[in-house]
Amino acid sequence: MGIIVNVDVMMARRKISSGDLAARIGLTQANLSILKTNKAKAIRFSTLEAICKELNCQPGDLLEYEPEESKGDAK
Amino acid sequence: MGIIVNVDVMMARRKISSGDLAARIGLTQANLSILKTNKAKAIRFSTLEAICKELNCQPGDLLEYEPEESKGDAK
DNA sequence: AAAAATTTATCGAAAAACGATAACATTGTG
DNA sequence: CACAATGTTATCGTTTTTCGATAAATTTTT
Repeated sequence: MGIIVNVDVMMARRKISSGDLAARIGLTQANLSILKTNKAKAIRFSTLEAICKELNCQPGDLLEYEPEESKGDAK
Repeated sequence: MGIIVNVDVMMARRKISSGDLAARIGLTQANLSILKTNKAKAIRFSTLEAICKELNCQPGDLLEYEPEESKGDAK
């Protein structure tokens, strides 16, 4: 639920490793990891732009909105 | 160039005013304005989520990556 | 002109990104 | 097993930025 970060998905598609991407966009692996694993609570546009540029994709490929599941959701 | 915020576009599509949207997502009009007019340099996922929820759309509808135009760009 | 809506601009506080660094877990290779 | 490569998690500190509150200025509508 909430905003889902799909950077890991796009990285898999592009066959690029965390270390590689981190180096290319000038982020530490540690901080990229936080992003990848949905731990970040915000993102700077400069970072979003760098990732889009490097992965050749759009913000919509990296971020997704998942509406809250209704309470009485069946299994 | 860079990351473009299209919140104003989606608001137009949904026929909702700044004051209305601001009130619904719990943001001040002033801060929503900063977002709308591309003045923000980052965004909290909580805010992005609230907008997506209220406008019933995806982050990709609100954020766009515009690659830098090549230097020798013709008029 | 008047009213309403929007944008712009400060100020301050709270939150968060991000760098640097280190510890730890995984996985693969000889 | 030892070793290296990769990725995750966690702290600490600095810098940045959001966002609220507020008010002024601007634009739009009636």
